[in-house]
Amino acid sequence: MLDFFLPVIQNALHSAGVTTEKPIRIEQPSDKKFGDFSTNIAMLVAKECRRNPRELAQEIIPHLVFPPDTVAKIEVAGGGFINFYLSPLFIMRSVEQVLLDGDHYGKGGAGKGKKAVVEYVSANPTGPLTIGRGRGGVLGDCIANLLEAQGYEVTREYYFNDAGRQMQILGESVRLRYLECCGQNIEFPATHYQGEYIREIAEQMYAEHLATLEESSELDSFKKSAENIIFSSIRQTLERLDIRHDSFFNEHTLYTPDNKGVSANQRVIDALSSKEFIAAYDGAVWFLTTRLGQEKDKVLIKSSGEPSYRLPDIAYHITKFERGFDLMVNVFGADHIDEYPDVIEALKILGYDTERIKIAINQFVTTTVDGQTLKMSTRKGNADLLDDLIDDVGPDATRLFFIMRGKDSHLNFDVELAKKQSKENPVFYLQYAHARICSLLRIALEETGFDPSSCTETRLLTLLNSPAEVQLGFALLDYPDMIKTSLRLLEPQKMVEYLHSLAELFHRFYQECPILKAKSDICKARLFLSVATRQVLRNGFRILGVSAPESM
RNA sequence: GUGCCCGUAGCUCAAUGGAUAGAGCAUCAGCCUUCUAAGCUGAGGGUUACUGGUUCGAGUCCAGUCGGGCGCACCA
Repeated sequence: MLDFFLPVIQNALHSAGVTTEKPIRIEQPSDKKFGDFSTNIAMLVAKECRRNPRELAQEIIPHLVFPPDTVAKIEVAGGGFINFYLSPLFIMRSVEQVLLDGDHYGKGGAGKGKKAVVEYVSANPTGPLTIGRGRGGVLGDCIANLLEAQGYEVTREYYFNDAGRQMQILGESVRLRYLECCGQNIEFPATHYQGEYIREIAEQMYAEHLATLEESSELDSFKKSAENIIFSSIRQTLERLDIRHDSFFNEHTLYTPDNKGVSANQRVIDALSSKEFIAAYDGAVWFLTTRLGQEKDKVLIKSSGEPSYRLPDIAYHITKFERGFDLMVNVFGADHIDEYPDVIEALKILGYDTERIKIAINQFVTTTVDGQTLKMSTRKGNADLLDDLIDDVGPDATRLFFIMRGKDSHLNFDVELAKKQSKENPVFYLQYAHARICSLLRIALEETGFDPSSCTETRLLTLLNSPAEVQLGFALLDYPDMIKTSLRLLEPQKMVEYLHSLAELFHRFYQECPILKAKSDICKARLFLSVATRQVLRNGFRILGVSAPESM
């Protein structure tokens, strides 16, 4: 719809003799009485033209030439807004496009021919997924869906490390629990993984091997078993939320030498070194970020000889460039906020186009149980496990609740609310609208034989002109722009809000306009409007990863 | 101490620099002989934490103050 207005306004400014560098902005006024669309361009340019903005707006209006029967009224309001009112006929005629495009309605071509990678979850296999990871997982998955809707070829990637110190500790933790199973009395260190799942893995190993591993001091079998079991549990949890990655990138591959005997990590050191951003002192190898105005240099290779996480991180991002991605989205939690600036700086120094990298950081999650707020990070035991939350409220509520707040807001997950099978629960409000339409169409088929797939009289939509009908139709036309906005902001929350308002408009239409009891043509027209609404709800639900129940 | 995020109705949250700051929940008042009342209509509720600044115009941008969260390792 925005594409519809922009050229007309550009032409009008040109033929009215107004020249400006300022971008033309078209917005939807919050209040319908200010029109369906509005532009503030007259106010923006008034100053540089030394003109009264209202007068200028009046002069521009005669130059605004729209196709016939599209814009019903144009007027100047407020301090110089130009407000546009679409004709109901135009709106309802446009709704036909929803029916024609079906599952593809709303998709755009902005990413056509482009490759994108979305990196999300990326938890190391040291334990089951927590609720906090869940938020990032759903956010990343929705962003990937949005990219696909814009035509990008999307790779969903999970970056992990199964070699570092944390995995070492994991292996030891399992071994100690295993020794307990063998009957030894162990003092379990506080630095090790305390979770009950460690004990379960140890018990499983004991069941397989009995005490045969008791004398051996090697950790590998403990590490490997733990990794396998934990990784498969992570993937199972993600699958419950319909999150599936295409690619699991093991950090360790960045350590292994290529056929010239040089690892990806080493290539980063060499490249940065040739730019004079590397120095060795205090037994370590440093990235000279003080040269960029930072307070301290950052360690790339520890005095132990092992790389710190920063080095493979840089090398990893280089692989994304080498793999030809046009767009790289990283999703992670607020605790990793300091992780990316150094990586970006290093990539810039090495000449990579860092504009292609987008970062989506989500704030933390707290849960409210029985009206009491619990902070996840301080919580021990099971309550912060993502699996338990899914058990409790189901996958649809889990997904929707994670994205119904802006990613920059701390999320307060009200478990009681998410469980409620009632109107207080926003999940049900949305899904109910869909189920209600399905039910309506079932009855329509039975009673009148109306079948949207075979009925071709979509032109009848133009018979509809009551406010409830036109507003619903207008909202349906908004959907493609909503996808673009959500993607630009990396904020699926916008989609949730949009779908909520769409559901609300449908309920109002349903309430005010009798459908099956209307005379034949009107009845068909209203059924088509309902079908179009169901289509947009479905398409939107698919992007959010929420199911579209046919009955409730 | 310092970097990032946040502070908006009783609660949870919206508001690409725009017009009278909006939803949901909760509260109150209405609407089912009629296609799902898991719905709809209406009412009340605000010094947008505070103080300055920028401009035609600030919840939004800038500076400072206060409050909350997350980081600030040769952990990832």
